Amino acid sequence: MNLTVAEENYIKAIFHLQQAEGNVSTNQLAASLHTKPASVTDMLKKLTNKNLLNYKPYQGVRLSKEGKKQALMIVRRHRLWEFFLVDKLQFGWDEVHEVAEELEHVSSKKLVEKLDSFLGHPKFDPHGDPIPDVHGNMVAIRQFNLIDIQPGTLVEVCSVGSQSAELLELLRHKNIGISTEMLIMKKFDFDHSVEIKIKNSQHINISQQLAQALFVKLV
Amino acid sequence: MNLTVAEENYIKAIFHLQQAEGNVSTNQLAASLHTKPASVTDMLKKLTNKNLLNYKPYQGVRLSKEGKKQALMIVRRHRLWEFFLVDKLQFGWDEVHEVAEELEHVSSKKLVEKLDSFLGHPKFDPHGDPIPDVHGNMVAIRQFNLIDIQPGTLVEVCSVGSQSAELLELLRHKNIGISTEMLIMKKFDFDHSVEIKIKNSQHINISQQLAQALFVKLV
DNA sequence: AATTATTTTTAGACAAATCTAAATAAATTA
DNA sequence: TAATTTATTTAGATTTGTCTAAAAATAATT
Ligand SMILES: [Mn+2]
Ligand SMILES: [Mn+2]
Ligand SMILES: [Mn+2]
Ligand SMILES: [Mn+2]
Repeated sequence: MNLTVAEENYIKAIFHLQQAEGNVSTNQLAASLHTKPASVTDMLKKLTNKNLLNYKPYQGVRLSKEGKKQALMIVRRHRLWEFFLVDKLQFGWDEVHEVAEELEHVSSKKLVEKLDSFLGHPKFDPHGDPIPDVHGNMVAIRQFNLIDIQPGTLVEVCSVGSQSAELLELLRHKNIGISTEMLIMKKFDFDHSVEIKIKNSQHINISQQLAQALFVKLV
Repeated sequence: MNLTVAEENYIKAIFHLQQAEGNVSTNQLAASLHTKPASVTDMLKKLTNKNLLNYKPYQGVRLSKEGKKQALMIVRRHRLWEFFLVDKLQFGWDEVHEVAEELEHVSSKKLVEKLDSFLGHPKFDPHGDPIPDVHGNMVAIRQFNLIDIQPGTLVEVCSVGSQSAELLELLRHKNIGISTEMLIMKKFDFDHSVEIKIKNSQHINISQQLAQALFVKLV
């Protein structure tokens, strides 16, 4: 089961997109891979023939058992290399992604396992994301309550503390959703409100109640 | 000037084949790259258009100035990764070539320079071959074929003539490696074999074929 | 329910890198 | 020199991964 670089990039993208919600749509994939929907359809057929995913035309797609196994190994390589770049080569945590995007496709089993040993079997990559082990197992994601984050930290929303319509209304109004990236600017002692800066947007203020309802991971 | 993996492999192969002198032939290249002469001709035209080499139909090929520069950077990456694999990941020197063959194509400038620093700017790879520096310069050592050394001379192995698993297996069996010191004892005219004495070890006999695959420097 | 808009798939084309088979040039031998 | 062998190039196909434009299916509106 040898995969090309393109196939691996598709598998990994599907893996990440299907994490939260059900089937992954063609358009979602096209956007995520910076390609066109027609190209995605072609590749989905090819990966289906390789039994890496379950695909029904117009119904979107999910990884098969084998596909998920492959995805976990790609993610493992990606995150191990990110750890290496930051921990050994003194890269900044914000400069490693593109390089790891290439290194992840060097798939020598021996290389990956020896690298893992050399690094001391790290459990998290520089962004706080868990690194799957040889068997594809990873520890639950490192998630923090936004209220506990220190100013200057860049975070990404990964879940909310309730599903209440009131909370979701407020989040929509403030343009905050799952995977929104934000920089924590300042915390005010008076009312425990938090000033944040959403990526490509303005500074806004978040109440104590709202901050307590948001769970984030380090980016 | 962004090169594909295939283009880089061609450039590197031409670089190594033209070392001796003279133009590199289409057939030589096809053999070296395990491809067909027709494919080589196609690629030579393409690389000529990119001004990486000077090619006249039927006359063979040489790298241009720019081509040589590119080649030296590919060789630099290859050898730095080989050093990394042996020195940091505990690979055997006979297991690194294939992996380095892939890693050499990850061409982030920043990655290569930081890796070089991390490794302590090594001057030689695990096979005794010199590693070009950032500017493409590499130390020149006066290197002789063991078959040409006169009896009574003390030498040190500094590189091997091929990376084949068969050669490396034989060397391991005879306990010969890079930087092994040996005294040349006697040369036999009958089969051109050579008797040597490895430092702190016994006298052993080396076949003509093996002697021709070993490069040494005077100690 | 009918119309409109969106999403997805199909059809056809293209560039990269390879191959086989045939044609041509160069080198060798007679 | 002429014939033969070897090396190289051309011609035409194939695979992979991509694209645009058009058709078909699904979803959203009126
Ligand atoms: Mn990638
Ligand atoms: Mn990461
Ligand atoms: Mn290579
Ligand atoms: Mn080497």
